[in-house]
Amino acid sequence: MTTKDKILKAAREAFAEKGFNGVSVDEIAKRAGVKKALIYYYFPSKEDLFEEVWKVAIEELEDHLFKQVESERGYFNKIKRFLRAYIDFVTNRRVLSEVIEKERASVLSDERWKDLRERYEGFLSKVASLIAEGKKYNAVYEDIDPIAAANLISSSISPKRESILDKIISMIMRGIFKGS
Amino acid sequence: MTTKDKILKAAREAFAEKGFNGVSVDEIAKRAGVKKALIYYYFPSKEDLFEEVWKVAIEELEDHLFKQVESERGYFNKIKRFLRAYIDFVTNRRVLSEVIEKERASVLSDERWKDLRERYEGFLSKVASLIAEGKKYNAVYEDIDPIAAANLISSSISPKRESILDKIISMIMRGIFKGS
DNA sequence: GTAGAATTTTACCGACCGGTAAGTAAAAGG
DNA sequence: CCTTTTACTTACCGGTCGGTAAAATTCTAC
Repeated sequence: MTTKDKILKAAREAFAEKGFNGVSVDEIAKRAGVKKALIYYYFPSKEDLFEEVWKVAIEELEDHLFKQVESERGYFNKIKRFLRAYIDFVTNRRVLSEVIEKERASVLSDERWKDLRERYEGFLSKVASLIAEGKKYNAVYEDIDPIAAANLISSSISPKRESILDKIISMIMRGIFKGS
Repeated sequence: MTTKDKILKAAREAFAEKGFNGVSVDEIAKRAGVKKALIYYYFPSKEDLFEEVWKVAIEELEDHLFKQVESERGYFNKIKRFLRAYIDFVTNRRVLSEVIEKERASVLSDERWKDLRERYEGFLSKVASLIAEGKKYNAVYEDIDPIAAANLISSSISPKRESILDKIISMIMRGIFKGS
């Protein structure tokens, strides 16, 4: 693992645990086993470091969800695969999920994270497209707003015990998709 | 308004905007128009100040939701009133809602906020009881786990545009309650 | 092997952090 | 009044914050 990757890994873990403002650059350095100044050799600022962490998190989430959906045939199978992959992500990629969960509210409201908010909203609109697709197949209730549905999904699927996530998914399914 | 209340109000607003770690005691003091040391006259520490803010937030949310439910007759009316009141709270008591949204993840995971986590879980279990009640009246799907439903509701109803909240509510209703 | 580039460390900066001690001002009670 | 209590201010503390300059080390290529 390169030094840069060691720093990114330590930063992910620290931000996941304590949030952006709860962690100091020096703590990240210590977790990574490097000196603080070295972090500034690879990243111009703490904010830039966080931005990179966030971008990777959203990218990996997006890839994880949609790569699996592509290979599936039939809209219902796609949806089931999608939601199953979402649970899989928040349980098996816990660190990244916790970063997203802990900083989502700030990213969405603080003007300082404009870029990151746009990335997150880009992800949301891709989820919304998947829901909208279901209307063609008459699989989604007519009165569903795809963007609202995307919001519901992404705000309610967050790191928790897997047993409870399953139950949440089935409620969401019944709320959005016909014949669930 | 007493000095203590001015401090609490400023703290609420600051924590709502920037989160616990994003705000300094001095900033709260300036927002309240008092000197920093005066905050330590009323509150032993920044943590205690935040705890008071959180406790008030949860109390007011709980009161707002359940006071209205009591006066309603018929389970379905109760539920509708409950969810309507929830939307009302996050739109009209925005500051408190934002405090909850921004710090929920930390409160639930950081051992430092053990007391606050218990309060939040107490609130959740009251919501769960309301859902569980619906099973008696055959208004809730048999396979619903009340605690999971409470989690779904409280994590998806957060400060956003009201138009989208309405749509989220109707998806949640259909996911939990028969004949919605 | 040595020049030069890339990487890492040391040592430091001013600003700000949460918190406190000691004092002043205002209010309350007799 | 004068004393005691309550409310508030001033001035400060040691520590940590994000960030930087410059030196030291390691790597690369001739």
